[in-house]
Parts: sequence; structure tokens; C-alpha cells
Amino acid sequence: MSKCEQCIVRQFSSLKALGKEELIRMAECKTSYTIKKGEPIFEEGEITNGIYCIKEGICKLSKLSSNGKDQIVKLVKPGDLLGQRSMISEEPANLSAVALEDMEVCFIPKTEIMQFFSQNNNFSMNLMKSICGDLKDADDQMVDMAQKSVKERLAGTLIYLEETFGNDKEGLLRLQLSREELAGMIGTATESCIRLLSELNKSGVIELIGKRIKIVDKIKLRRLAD
Amino acid sequence: MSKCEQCIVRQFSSLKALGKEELIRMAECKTSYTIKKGEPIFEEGEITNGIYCIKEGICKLSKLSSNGKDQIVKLVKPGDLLGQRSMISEEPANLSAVALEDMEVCFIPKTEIMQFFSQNNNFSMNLMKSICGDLKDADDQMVDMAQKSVKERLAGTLIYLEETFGNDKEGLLRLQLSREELAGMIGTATESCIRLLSELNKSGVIELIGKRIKIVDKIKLRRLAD
DNA sequence: ATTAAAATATGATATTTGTCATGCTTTGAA
DNA sequence: TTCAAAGCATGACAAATATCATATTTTAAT
Repeated sequence: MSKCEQCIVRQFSSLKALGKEELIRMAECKTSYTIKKGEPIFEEGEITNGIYCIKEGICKLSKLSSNGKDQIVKLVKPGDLLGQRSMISEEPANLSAVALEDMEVCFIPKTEIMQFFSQNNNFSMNLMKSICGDLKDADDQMVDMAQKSVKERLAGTLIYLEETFGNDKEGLLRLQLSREELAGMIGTATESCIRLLSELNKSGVIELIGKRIKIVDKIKLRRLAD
Repeated sequence: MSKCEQCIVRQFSSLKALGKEELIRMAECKTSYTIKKGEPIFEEGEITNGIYCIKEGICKLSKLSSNGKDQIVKLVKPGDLLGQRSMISEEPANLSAVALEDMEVCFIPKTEIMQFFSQNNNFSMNLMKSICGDLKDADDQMVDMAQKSVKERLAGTLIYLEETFGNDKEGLLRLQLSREELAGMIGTATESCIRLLSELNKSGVIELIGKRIKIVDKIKLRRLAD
């Protein structure tokens, strides 16, 4: 059992407010998991009874719509926590979490977290702020879905992917999403997404290298995102 | 200065966790406002420095999109609190709040609320749950915006309006929204909204009496909402 | 009461987006 | 290595939605 005290990603989440003793307690009750690309951490409707701390890898939070398509609501990266909302609401998960890369996560039981919550004001404030950030993002995304065109959303999403997950040495987006997943992020049909990518490719704004994407003209892309 | 202790709407929000002494303290520092239909309580970008408790009337929370249209994100009714998110995030308001009816609201300064937050675990838990509820709603709405057709969203919104705000004696929706506002809720052009209302009217699912709306066949409407 | 302005309504048309069909590429398993 | 499956790409077309124009009705101010 590894020590939470020495875990770096802890510094990036609400957990940074925990003291030495709390970290030791947490290390004793946590469980570590390895999750392979494509596997779920939990599914919509599941009761989770705790939160997951992402140590390594990226996963998508998505919801199945009544039309059968999977809408990606959020991407989660190392340092982020998962399942906070359902834990606090005492409800089953509203979203499914599926690994986009091989992952390492730690599960911390609800009982433990709720103790920190009531005993450590800094922690509860952090948790609160993190959820408030999610709420703001969700509201903004909702407005984009309602008011922006697919092309604008695609441009915005590409910029987001670069700024959040960066590029590899050749300047290609580090996070590899399938066309279907990218379509699921921007809320459109896979074919429409592919078509618009081709168009951006032809107009020299991006470059398509196999299924991978390189942003060539970020200024123009930003203008397209509105 | 009216007493918070005797205010009924308090029971409907996080504030129900406050004790007698806290209520007295709150009554001393709160400010009451009357807001006329169409007037803002606060605007996007404004620093609010506290929360509003809705005593009477309904207001819309909306955000101006880059295309110049106003997207309504949420409707707020008596008993709800307003401005919790920006207070906790310590950020300017992300949404504008504009009265849809004449309103009575009380403003409670941030300093006071934050004291309750750190001293009363029940209150902070309630506040947390309320924000988590907002987050779930926002996520769900986002998926609807991305995946459902305008007609489905209109049907869903009409059902929501009836179930949340009820009907008057003649069975017409109690909350009167302009066509533009209704379009702003479902995220579409005003003309499209009007057109679909006409269609629903002709097919006997709803009835249009002037600008007011009566749901005639809720079963069919629910089916249309998916 | 009258009238200008705003809101509602509807038609015509353009644009966007989705769907279905089909072919091409890449990938991974036998 | 090969071959089947999955993913990517593109065309043709259909459906949904936006936009612009223009009545008609309602509302509110004088």
C-alpha cells in the first residue's frame, strides 16, 4: 500500500488540504486500481460509495442519450477527483467514466471523505470550489451546445484539447480521441465531425496525419470558435 | 426589518439548517428588495458578494452567447437561493438574473453565509447538495441540447413548466414566458419555437390562447419529449 | 381612444446537419 | 502474412433549423 503523503497528484485536488494524519488514515483505507484503455471505472446508474483520485491517465465522463449516442460531458485528468457529485448527492452516478488511456486510480471510501468533510473546513471548501467550477463549466458548455454551430464547437474543442492535454514532439494533439469520441464531445454525428475535420484540413487550419490531428493555424482556429 | 425566523420560504433551501440564533443574526444583516418584472437582480460579470433568497416571484438565469442570443440556463422560484456558486468560487456572476414576475428577494452578505458555512455542518452539507443538484441538472440539460431535436426539447420544456410552476384555474401554464424567452430556454430561434408551437396546436397536443399555452394531451407531449 | 411599438405568426428560402450508402485504410488477431 | 473488423472518408440526399420578409395581433404609452 503506497503512501498518499508522497503522492504528487494529491496537490492538484481538494485533497491538498489534508494534514499528515489524515493522509495516513486515507492511505490505510484506500484501494488502488489499474484500468485498461476502454474499460469503465463506473457506469451511469451505479452506486459508487466513494470517490476516485486519478493518479495516471485520462478518462471520459459521458452519458447515453435517448437517441443512443454517447455524449461526452467532461474529460478527467491526473489530479482530478471522480464521483464527488454522486457521493454528496447520495445518488447513483449520473455519468459513466471510461478510460481513454491506461489508468491508475485510487478509490477512497465515502465514510472517510465525509469525515474529512466535517472535520476539515479547508477540505470541504476546496471540494465545494471544485464542484462549483464544474457547474460553471457545465453551464457554459450548455450555452455553447445550444447556441454555437457544430463548426464553432469543433474549433473550440480542438483548442481545448491542445491547451489541456498538450502536444507530442511532432506537435500533434497528445490525447488521441477517435472521430466518434470527438463527435461525442462536440455533440454531432460522427460523419459531420469527419467532414468538418477534412474541411479544416483542406483550408490549412489543421493537418490530419492518419487519425491524429495537428493544429497548424491556432489564430484562425480560435477565430472559427468565436 | 422582518424576521427570518418567520419566513416560510427559508424551509425550502439550505437555510433550513440554521438555528434560532443564526436566524436572528441573519435578519439583522439582510437587506430586502422589491424587483419589478423585467428588471435584473444582477448581471453577468457583476461581483455579488452575497446570496439572494427568493421570497416571491420567478426569475431567469441566462447567459448571453457570442451570437447575441440569450440562453436561459435555469429558472429560479421562491425558496431557491441565487448566487451561491459565484460566492463560493469567489468569482463574478457567470449568469444574469432577471425577474420574470414582480419579485421579493433578500440579500444576505457573504461574510454571514461563510460563517454559517464553517460553523454549521448541516448548512454546508445542504448548500453542497443544492449545488450538486444544479450540476446534475446542468449536465443533463447539456446532453439534451447536444442530442435532442428542437421539437423534443420544446415538448420537454413545456412539461417542465407545467410540473414546476403549475397551471391557473383555466389550465393554462401559470408562468408566462414570451416566445423569445421560451426559445431561449430550448436553445433555438424564436421563429422556430413559434412554428413548432403552432404545429403542436394544430395536432391538438397543446392549445394556444393568445400568447398563453394549455397542455391538452400530456401523454402525447411526453412521448414527443422522448 | 388612438397609435406606435413590440410581440406573434407564417411563408419562402437558404443553410446546416443528419442519414444512408459505399469505398478506402488501418489495425489486430489468427 | 493475411484477412476480417473497425475506423475513417466522402458522396448523395433528406430532414431539421435558421434567416429574412412581411402580415397580423397585442400591448403600452400618449
